[in-house]
Amino acid sequence: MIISTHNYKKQCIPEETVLSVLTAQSINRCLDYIAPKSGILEGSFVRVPLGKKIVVGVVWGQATSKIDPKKLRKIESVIDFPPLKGEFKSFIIKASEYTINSQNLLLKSVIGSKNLEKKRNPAVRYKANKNITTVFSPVRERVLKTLQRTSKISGLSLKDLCKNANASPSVVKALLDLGAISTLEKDDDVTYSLIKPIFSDSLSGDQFKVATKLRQKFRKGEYNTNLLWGVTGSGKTEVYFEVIAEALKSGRQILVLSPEIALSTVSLERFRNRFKTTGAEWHSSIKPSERRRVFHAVAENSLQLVFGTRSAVFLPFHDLGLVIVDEEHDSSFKQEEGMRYHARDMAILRASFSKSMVILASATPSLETWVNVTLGKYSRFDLPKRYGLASLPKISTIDMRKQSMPKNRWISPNLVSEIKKRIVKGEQSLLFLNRRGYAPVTMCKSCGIQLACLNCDARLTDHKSYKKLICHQCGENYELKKSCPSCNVSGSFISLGPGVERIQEECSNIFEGSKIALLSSDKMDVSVTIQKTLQQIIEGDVDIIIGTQIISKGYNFPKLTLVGIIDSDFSLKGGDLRASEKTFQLLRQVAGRAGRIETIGEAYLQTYSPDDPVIKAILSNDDEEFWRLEANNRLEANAPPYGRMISFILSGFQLNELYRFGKEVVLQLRDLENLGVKIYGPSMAPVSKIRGRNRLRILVKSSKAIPIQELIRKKVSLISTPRGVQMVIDVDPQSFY
DNA sequence: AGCACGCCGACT
DNA sequence: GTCGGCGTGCTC
Repeated sequence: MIISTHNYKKQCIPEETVLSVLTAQSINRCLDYIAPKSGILEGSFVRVPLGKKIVVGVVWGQATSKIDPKKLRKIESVIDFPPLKGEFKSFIIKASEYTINSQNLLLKSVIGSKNLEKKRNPAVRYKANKNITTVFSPVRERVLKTLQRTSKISGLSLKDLCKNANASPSVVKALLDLGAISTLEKDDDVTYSLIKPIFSDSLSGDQFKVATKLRQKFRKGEYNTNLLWGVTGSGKTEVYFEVIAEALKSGRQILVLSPEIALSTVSLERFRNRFKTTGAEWHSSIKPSERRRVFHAVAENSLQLVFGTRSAVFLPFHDLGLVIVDEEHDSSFKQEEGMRYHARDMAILRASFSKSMVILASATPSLETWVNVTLGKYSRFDLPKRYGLASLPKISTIDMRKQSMPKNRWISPNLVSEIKKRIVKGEQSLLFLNRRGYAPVTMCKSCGIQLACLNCDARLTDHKSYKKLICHQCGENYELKKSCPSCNVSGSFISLGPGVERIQEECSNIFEGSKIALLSSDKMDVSVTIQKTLQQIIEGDVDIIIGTQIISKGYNFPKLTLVGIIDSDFSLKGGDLRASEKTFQLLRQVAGRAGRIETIGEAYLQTYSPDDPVIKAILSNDDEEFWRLEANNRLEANAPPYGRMISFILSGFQLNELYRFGKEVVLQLRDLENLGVKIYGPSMAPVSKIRGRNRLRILVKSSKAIPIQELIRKKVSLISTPRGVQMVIDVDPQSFY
């Protein structure tokens, strides 16, 4: 499909005019250039001279500055790519205003490094020429025979030809020079196969009702955001698949955002089963050539659906009709490095400009979304019953104060006896602990020091599986020495506290002969290993599953009937404003794993504070009550989502210089206090050092009634950051690193 | 972000 | 005298 150019004349900017170009460089503004003689469309991707380099940019509009036209340079060339639509330009402008990232930086994340590169990637193919009469050497004959045997149209690549004919490339080269064979260039850009709108005929009553309403709403072709709320196993996916089918029918494009690659593959598999074909994927491990193909295909409207992680919100869809944000509450939608943005919020913003429907799917929505529903900004659709199952797992607490625990044991006797029952019955148990490695702290019992990273403000986690001490902040790994680096005493190290590896060790001691699987989100683990372990679990080849956060990501284990939360108090303490929300979501998600199919599962929460409201809300199954309570707390504290928070992270090597600069920034911001804005800091960031760089934080709290982003942007433009100092502004910070 | 310009200290 | 350290500021 090719973009219609019927209004080319109307939009076409006449030659020799001066226009404004947004480059993907770190210059926080547009630059003016002279249009080429052939004319140009607004939104066109162009190459322009900048200094002594040629850089990529987008025609943003008419010239803005009043520079002497004689000094202006000409647009070097127009890139063969559909011009960026006006709605996308509006999206970038609004996203820039909201996130306080420059438009240039946003454009940079749109075009990536090589996405705009020439569309076709011509591959050289070889074929035999006709009427060859000469007799060649045996090797040369083999090459010719091989080519004559294969398809006359497509030819063979050099690699395949050499392999099949058992010849070296030099033989092929010689035949080519003799004119016995010839080459042809073949387009490697295979078009995506058409996805047919297949509707399901096996929906439950609730599923059908919700799906029908959403489909009707979609047909209006308007922007709206909808929360699809369904407990684990209620069949949310099947419902939004119906809306996807509706969107396919309409011919508009679809974007499905998933929090993780692993989940994306699971969804992809389900999608394939349902629609008999698949859309494209977009995430960090997609290869550059495929990336380029997807990028071109979405803009040309020759690709109907993309499954992607957060960066996919920046794809230049030609006609985006539907955006699904699966597991909407998941914190990995928030980019916490470099350019900060929340993919869910960007998706909603994007949709509002392209008249698309947004579906936020979750069993445990974020408080932001819950509040937006109560404010009437989003509509809510509930899937109340578990599909094909009568009841939720039974959840109870284990009061750790009343358990007699031997030293270096973390699984309580009560939990142990429950696990034993499952092993006897051939069922699976899952133990959850959100701490990777063997032990979070390694201490020398002789001098008392705790081993810490040399670059960071973090203790080293002992990873027995790698025989290394790893810093979870920067990833640096260290050998575990025999003797203490501080006091030189040998063999004096003791491990404090549990990590999943230690729980695994404890399990193999207690449950002798049972099969134990460890699922850890360790960055050093290859996803292939995880896939293999998942397969073993599904096949029932595992008795006890031990896992970190990774297991709360929507896997379905049919034989699982027991979930034990090793430490349910982990984030109730500490200064994180979202601690109780996160704990609630996590426990709900994890507890939701148990007994997902036919057996009613049980979940046990090991806790030292069984009377905590969060724990009580989970036990009483009263989600609404929990959210009401939490929303009220936030309202009273004027905290997000009612108030606005913006954090500044300043980082640099020299601490005193950093402090001086931090104070300067605060001084600039100071008069915002007249508007009721509160400014905290500069103070050491919770993680005060990463990769040798010290980190300071300034926190700004404001009412949503004032345009705080605009005010801050103006202030920041007056500040110049010193050499070696980096300042990152994070609107709506999620974690407090 | 790059990259040039330019203003001070150490050298042929 | 000149080579080069890196601080400052511009790029249409």
